[in-house]
Amino acid sequence: MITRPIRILIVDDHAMIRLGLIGALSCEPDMEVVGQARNGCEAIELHAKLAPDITLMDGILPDRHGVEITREIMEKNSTAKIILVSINETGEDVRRALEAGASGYVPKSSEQDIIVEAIRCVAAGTKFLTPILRNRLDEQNTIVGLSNREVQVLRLVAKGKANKEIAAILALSSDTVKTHLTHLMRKLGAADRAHAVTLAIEQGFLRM
Amino acid sequence: MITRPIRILIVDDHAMIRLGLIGALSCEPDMEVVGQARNGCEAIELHAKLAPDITLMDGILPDRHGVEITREIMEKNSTAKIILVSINETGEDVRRALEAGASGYVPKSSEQDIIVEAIRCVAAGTKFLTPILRNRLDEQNTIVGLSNREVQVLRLVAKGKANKEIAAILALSSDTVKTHLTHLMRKLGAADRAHAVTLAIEQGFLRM
DNA sequence: TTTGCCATCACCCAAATGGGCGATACTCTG
DNA sequence: CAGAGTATCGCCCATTTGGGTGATGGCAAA
Repeated sequence: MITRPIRILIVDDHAMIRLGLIGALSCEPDMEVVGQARNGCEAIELHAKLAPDITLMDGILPDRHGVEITREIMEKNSTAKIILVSINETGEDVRRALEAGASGYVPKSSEQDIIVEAIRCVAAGTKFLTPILRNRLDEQNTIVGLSNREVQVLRLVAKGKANKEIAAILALSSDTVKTHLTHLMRKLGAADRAHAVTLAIEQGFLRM
Repeated sequence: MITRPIRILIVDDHAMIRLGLIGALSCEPDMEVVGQARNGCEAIELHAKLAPDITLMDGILPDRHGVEITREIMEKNSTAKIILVSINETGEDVRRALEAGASGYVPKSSEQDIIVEAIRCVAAGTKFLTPILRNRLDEQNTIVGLSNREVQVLRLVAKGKANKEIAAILALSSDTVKTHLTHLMRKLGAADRAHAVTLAIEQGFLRM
């Protein structure tokens, strides 16, 4: 039985990672790397031109986030199959990726056989997450859950804005800002706004 | 004229990076990868056993930081030549690496020819930094300069400690803590303690 | 030696912060 | 429909924060 190889597009700005992925896949006779992109623009362009079966997408690209690129590609081509390969491994990151339409998520720390497994899974039509990420995602949905407004406020706090300034920027009363802050600090288990920033960065809420 | 190949040890916990580096070096006939380590322990052990000419060391390893491993290897063998290959690219990171005895520092985002160039340079006995890192290092020493005490205070601020608590922990008067905070915020250009945390994390003062 | 930086502490004071309690209104889900 | 979560605002109040100024002693470089 002859099967066509799985055609793969690699998106990553790090030359070393691209080489590593190519190396990892070169052992698999049924997989073929058909293209490489080093930023979001190239990724969108090449995806349209090559129509790969699978796209391996880095989480952080020079121009935009991998998740945004994923969303944009999925909007244009809802049958695309994209696997995020990212350094970030928090439940929040995974949630965002899946919400944007990714079919899989593997940490960059994975061994090559995990990548290969993920590609086979996704090519076959199944979503793929490593067990650890699956757990993080579950915790994510129950334990941590900042509302949009709370994240907005937190971002401004991280930039050193005072409550009054935040109120002005978001067109709110500063009492409301205080309420949001009280809530988000409680949710994060933070002692004060500085601690909230630390925890939020650790947990991946604040992308720079 | 026959020259012996440059014997290289690769230290990185990411399988993909190891593969990428091997791929990058496989094109160079005068370089030979003689070993791979995936954590600090293995690195120290393998370095002693193999005595490589060059060690490519990841900045972040599962057990300890690459910089610490570098320091430990250099203490045992002051002729070792270690090149840090790290995601972190701030002047502060580079400063720490060189201070620990590293002979070079290249960002993980480098193209393969940069790595190869770095290896040749260092093997020939010259220190190697990419021009951008060289600049960052220079700025580092002039512009940003938190004192030890200030960094200590900042670390505790990031953990959500109030001035009074910090004073207790460091055995100081809380007025002194306030003074340190005033100074470090001025140096960082921060509006308040939360902003200081953001800036410090961005600039690599706060390693987790 | 003078100058600068660090570390330490003190006092004053206005402004910001954080907690608690309560209230309204909207949306979504069971 | 009831309940939960979100978003909005208000008030009270103790505590914290941040800025300013000033002072001492140590240490290192110019």
